[in-house]
Amino acid sequence: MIMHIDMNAFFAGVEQSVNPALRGKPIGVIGSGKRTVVTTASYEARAFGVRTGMTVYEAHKLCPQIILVVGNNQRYTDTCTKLVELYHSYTPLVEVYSIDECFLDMVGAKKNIEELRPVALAIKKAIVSRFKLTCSIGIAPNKLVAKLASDMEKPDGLVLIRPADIPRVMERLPVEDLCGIGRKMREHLFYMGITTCGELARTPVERLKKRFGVVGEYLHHMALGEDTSPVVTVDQTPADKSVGHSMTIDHDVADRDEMETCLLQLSEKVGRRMRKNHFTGRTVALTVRYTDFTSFTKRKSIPEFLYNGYDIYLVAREILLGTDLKMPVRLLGVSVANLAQDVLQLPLLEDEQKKIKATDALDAINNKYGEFTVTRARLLEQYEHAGVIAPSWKPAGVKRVEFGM
DNA sequence: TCTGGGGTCCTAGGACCC
DNA sequence: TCTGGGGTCCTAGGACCC
Repeated sequence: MIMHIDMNAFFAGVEQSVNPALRGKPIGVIGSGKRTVVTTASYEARAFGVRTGMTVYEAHKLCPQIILVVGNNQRYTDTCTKLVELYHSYTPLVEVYSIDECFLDMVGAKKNIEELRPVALAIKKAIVSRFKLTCSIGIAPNKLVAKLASDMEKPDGLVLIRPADIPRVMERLPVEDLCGIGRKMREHLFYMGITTCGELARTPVERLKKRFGVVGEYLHHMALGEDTSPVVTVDQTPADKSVGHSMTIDHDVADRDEMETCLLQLSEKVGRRMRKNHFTGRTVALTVRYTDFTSFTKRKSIPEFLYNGYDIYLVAREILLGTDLKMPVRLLGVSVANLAQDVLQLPLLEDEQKKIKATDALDAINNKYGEFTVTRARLLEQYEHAGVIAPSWKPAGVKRVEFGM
């Protein structure tokens, strides 16, 4: 009794709903940087072949009249939060799978899965009237099949798959339509002569296990449309495992000094977000993407718990200093893992306590007057860049904060 | 006018400890 | 003479998701 709700062209839909002049027009939501891509194309733009991931140049070539709108993540997270509230009036069991997708466990709501159809129609109607947005809803006995069902009719779809329908639906379904099978897995399966779920289901499990290990077993069940994974509500969601930011720079960078400034800025953003969620972390990872798009990540763990942007930066810089770069870089990323929550409540050295107080004071100012209102002199020149980085997509209040250790 | 940003999970090898 | 077994932690890299 699972419902999967997938918002149609979510970011574009929100922009069209906020700005009536964009309704019915081909629009593309993009980032604010120079090297940006289309994040979401409205259905009007998709009719011209515009797709997610295309460059602005490509989108323009396919659709000269396309209106490009710089995305506003706050709007999308706010809308997501309100949508989740709406879903909660139907069931307490809501999983926020991504900013535009939710799973609803409707068990107990109705006796027969057929009875969920009018419920889904009511939800769709409520979303249209409150948000001027459409969605596709899939109803099925489990999450895997519900997600497949929501994908079958777009936009504004409603597909119900009964238990008895599953074998028929799976038989001819391409394997890559399953959530969890990407390009590489599809290629592997192709060379084994497997392209549909029907073929995958008939492949001996032993052969799959030999080839893919633990995943093999999983593949077999997926191919049969079997899935026992539960809907995970917000308070059951495990705490985050890493916090990071990355940035594609407007130009290719060979200058180490410029790279370091960029790392400092990314590190400050990471520290800010960690402190907001009461995280500290012990492992810093540096990601570098070269101009030829090859990339690598290097990590370094330290004994101390990091929460301060500058301290994170020092570790990231140390990694960079120990790295031979083969060519100029286009992207840099900093992330912190090995997270713990509320370690800072432990008794600390006096210097550490002073640092926490200073950091708290800076946070208070930046909370009140905006990010980077007070910052390091080195970052003043970079201020423009600060707005380029998208905030976390997670809707407000979704993240669970654990107190105590 | 070349190609975003934020994550999770898994594997595999090496260091180190008992 | 010829080198065990179990465990944790760390790092690198890849596949996948939105």
